[in-house]
Amino acid sequence: MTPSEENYLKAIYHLGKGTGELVSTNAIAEQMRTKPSSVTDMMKKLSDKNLVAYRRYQGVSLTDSGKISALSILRKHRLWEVFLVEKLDFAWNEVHEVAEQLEHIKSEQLIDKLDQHLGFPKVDPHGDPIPSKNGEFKKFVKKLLDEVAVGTEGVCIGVKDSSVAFLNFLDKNHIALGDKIQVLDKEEFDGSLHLKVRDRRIHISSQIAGNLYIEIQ
Amino acid sequence: MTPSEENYLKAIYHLGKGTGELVSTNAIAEQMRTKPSSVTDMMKKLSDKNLVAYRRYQGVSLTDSGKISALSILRKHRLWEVFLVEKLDFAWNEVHEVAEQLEHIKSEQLIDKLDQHLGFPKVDPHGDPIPSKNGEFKKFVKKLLDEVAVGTEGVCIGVKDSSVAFLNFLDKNHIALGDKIQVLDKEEFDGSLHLKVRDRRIHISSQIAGNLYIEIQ
DNA sequence: TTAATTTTTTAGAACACTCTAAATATTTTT
DNA sequence: AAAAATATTTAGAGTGTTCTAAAAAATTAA
Repeated sequence: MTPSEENYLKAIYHLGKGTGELVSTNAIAEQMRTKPSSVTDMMKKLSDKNLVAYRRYQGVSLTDSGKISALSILRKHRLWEVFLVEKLDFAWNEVHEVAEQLEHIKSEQLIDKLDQHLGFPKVDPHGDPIPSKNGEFKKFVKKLLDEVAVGTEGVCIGVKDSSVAFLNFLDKNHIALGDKIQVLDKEEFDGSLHLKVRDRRIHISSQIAGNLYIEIQ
Repeated sequence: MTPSEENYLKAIYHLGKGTGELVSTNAIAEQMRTKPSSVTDMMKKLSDKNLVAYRRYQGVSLTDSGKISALSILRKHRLWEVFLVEKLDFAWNEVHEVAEQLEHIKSEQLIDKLDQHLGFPKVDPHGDPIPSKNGEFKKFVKKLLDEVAVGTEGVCIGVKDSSVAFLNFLDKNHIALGDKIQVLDKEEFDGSLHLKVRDRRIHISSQIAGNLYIEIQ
């Protein structure tokens, strides 16, 4: 499979939200910053290889084997992201571009050994789940803090737009990946939140709340 | 620069032994398992980019900027090899193919951070030197044990053909990368060698001696 | 030094991927 | 339901890399 084919599968997986719903040619073209006609060409190719179900003018969805391939690429991408952040000290917002390249390296042994080296992580630095070798992963509920009701408990699993300034803020307030967080109260006039982070109580603005993901349950 | 262009530069560097001597079209084709006509095409392209000096029917050599590029690729290849062996527990003989892919990843930051993560190694697992960021590296004398005179001292820096059986042998005899080795005596009738490895004396066959590299001085 | 052999290049085609422009199908509006 | 707008596909072309077959240059042998 070529890197280009892999990128198309990934795009279809994301646009179909992993549920296998039909994805339009234009949507794929936009996501991949390419032209609709190029998408059509590639869909024919992927259809010949039985990786997508394609009917002209109707859109495409991943076949079972297409979904397995997409999840395998996602697994590689996210494992490399963990590596870059945990072992090479990249910041959360710097890893995507490099991981886009690394995910196309072809070696099953490499990924298995990388997985082991990283201690079989379950989520990447953005809090997204890492599929297992056989394409399974926990479908947990991932929400931004400003989307949940008062009283909700969860674990900090990632950020949305990770600027350096924001990461510094988290550092200064001792909020880290894996911390248990509960929403204690919400100020109506500005949407700011009172949280319990592990044992401490802190107060964060709505902008901050709109950038922090927690996993519920 | 495309992966293909990078591979050609690497091949020319190796065939020219790093000294800039002229390399023939056929030699490149053989090394790269491609056809001479493909090589000619690529030489024109690389020549246009000022990476090689090319005169029809005469062969090619790397220009200064071609040499810088080649050394940069070599640096990446060898750093990745160190990573695979030291961090992911690959065997010496398993790393080449994967490193061939990894060396084409484009990110200066990645290589800098990898270098740091590995502790700025000077040689790869095969004992070959790793060029610095600016393309400099130690030109030490690297010889097989069966090529040196009795009395020669050196440091174990690698193996030639690294089979699992051979690596096991080294393990069992406590011979490792970086060990100081001296050739004490040579048996004429079978070419076997008496060595001092660190403090111990051991006796190895000529087959073993023909597979172990030491760095002299 | 001419002839034979080898090496290298050119010409032309194939494959993968992408694009533009034009044609066709679908959806929305009236 | 016809017209207009939008979405999608087809046709044809361009780029990068590779190949085969034939031509040209260089080298070796007679």
